[in-house]
Amino acid sequence: MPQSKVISLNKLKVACKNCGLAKLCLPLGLDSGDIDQLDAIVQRHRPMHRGGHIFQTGDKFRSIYVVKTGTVKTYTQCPNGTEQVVGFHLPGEVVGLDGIESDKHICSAKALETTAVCEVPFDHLEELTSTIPGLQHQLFRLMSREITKETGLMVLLGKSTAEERLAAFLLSLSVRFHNRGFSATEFNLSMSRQEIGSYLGLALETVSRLFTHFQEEKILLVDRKHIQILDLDLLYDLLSNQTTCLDKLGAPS
Amino acid sequence: MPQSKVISLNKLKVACKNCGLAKLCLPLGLDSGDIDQLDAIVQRHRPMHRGGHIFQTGDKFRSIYVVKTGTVKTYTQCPNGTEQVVGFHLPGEVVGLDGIESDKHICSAKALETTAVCEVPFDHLEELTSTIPGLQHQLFRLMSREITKETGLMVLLGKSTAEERLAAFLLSLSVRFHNRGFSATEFNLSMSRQEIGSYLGLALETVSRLFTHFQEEKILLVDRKHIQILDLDLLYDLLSNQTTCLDKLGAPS
DNA sequence: AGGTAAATCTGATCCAGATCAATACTTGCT
DNA sequence: AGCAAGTATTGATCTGGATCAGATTTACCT
Repeated sequence: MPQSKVISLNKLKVACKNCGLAKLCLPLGLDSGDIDQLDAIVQRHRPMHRGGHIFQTGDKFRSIYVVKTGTVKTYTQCPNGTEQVVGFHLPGEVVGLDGIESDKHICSAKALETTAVCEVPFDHLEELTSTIPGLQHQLFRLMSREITKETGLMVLLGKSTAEERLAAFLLSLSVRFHNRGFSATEFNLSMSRQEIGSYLGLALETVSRLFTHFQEEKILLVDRKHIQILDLDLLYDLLSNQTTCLDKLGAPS
Repeated sequence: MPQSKVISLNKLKVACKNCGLAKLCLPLGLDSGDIDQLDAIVQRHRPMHRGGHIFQTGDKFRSIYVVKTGTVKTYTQCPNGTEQVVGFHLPGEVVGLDGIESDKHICSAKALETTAVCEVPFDHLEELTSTIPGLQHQLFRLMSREITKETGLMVLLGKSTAEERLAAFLLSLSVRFHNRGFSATEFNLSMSRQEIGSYLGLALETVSRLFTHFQEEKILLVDRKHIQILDLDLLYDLLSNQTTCLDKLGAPS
């Protein structure tokens, strides 16, 4: 029974070398033969629905996951019940790298909309990286980017005002969408105000007010989850006395 | 002239296999022969004085550095002149991993006291990791820990009160000192109130007041930079309704 | 379609911690 | 030793954003 599913799924598979995200993902810089080897260990699953879990806190660490379509949020649960969002992950971005050290996942990863991921079993990946120097380097780069990204966010959370945080968040999304071939100025948010607030260390009411405020300032046009950036420069200006943390907020070059 | 220095320095060298930090550092899990190979690429420098830079923002990324003795702070400079501390690094901890992705350092690293570091040229390290699977894995683990650590700090900065932040900071230091064979309850801070505040997203006055407050509560005994934790349990209690982020704050197991 | 729960917006109030300010205390420099 | 500059403490005030509360809209379910 699972066998038949696998076969039908194979038709849905997009090989790494035909994947539009390859230049953002593990295959970056690899030659065709190496990509085939990587391709062979990647497990592609059927898309999961909104709310589905990729992994949960405490799960044994076996694989890392690359978002193929959709959006993933990573979060931790506080003892008092509230959740703390630690990241939003767009297509081409990797989740699960935090699990390597302790051999179990230290946060949960959940689909914010219909989402497909490529699962890369980590033990296989480690074997491959030993023989494919370019793959090893790319994995180091991805992990380094993760560190850089989080450092940028730390700086943002440590010092900045609510306005600066939301501006940085929107610009980060803008750049990341742009790098994926989407509009830099018009997109849909797949997360709630609550989740944005949690991620940015703000109350959801503050996020809501800021959207209204940005709209009054003619910086944005907000319709529910749909965002249109009317003036990118104004948004960048809001971050002008900020560390140049923008490029640290998740924009692959 | 530099040649003679190098020779005299050789006497000061501690080979990785004789280094007390080996179990926290890259050699963890390697056999004797592999450690020798690693040892051969490590560059050991004379200790640097307080204030000396290991690298600065924008420097080309060539090496990662392991703190051998002393303390290192990493920080970024904001356009308006203020600096933002992004980390404090004790012996056995690695700095510079953020530079891999963009091939240049995105923060600066400075000695907070007389400090010695082991420099590990990254291109050599990458070559070695290809042939020593255990070393590769350990490097992945170290990078993963870095990610975990920063995630924990993000959560702390996003949600917690000033009191919780300082408690988490002190406990993180306590655990890390303990893991290095020092007292878990009595140590010297090598950083200023200002720097602690910057790291925790607090004003230096707030940090100062909290030290006073903790002292009044009989949790701490503070004398300038010298800290004695009188009641570890009380300190842990302050974090009780916190994400279990403590183990994410830099405590190698 | 209609009903219920969830998400969002908006206003009013409050407070933790920033900022401003003044005074010690250290430490380094000549 | 003595001055200057950095560092820490403590107090007084102010404010950005949290929290509380309510109204409104939207999404989901059968």
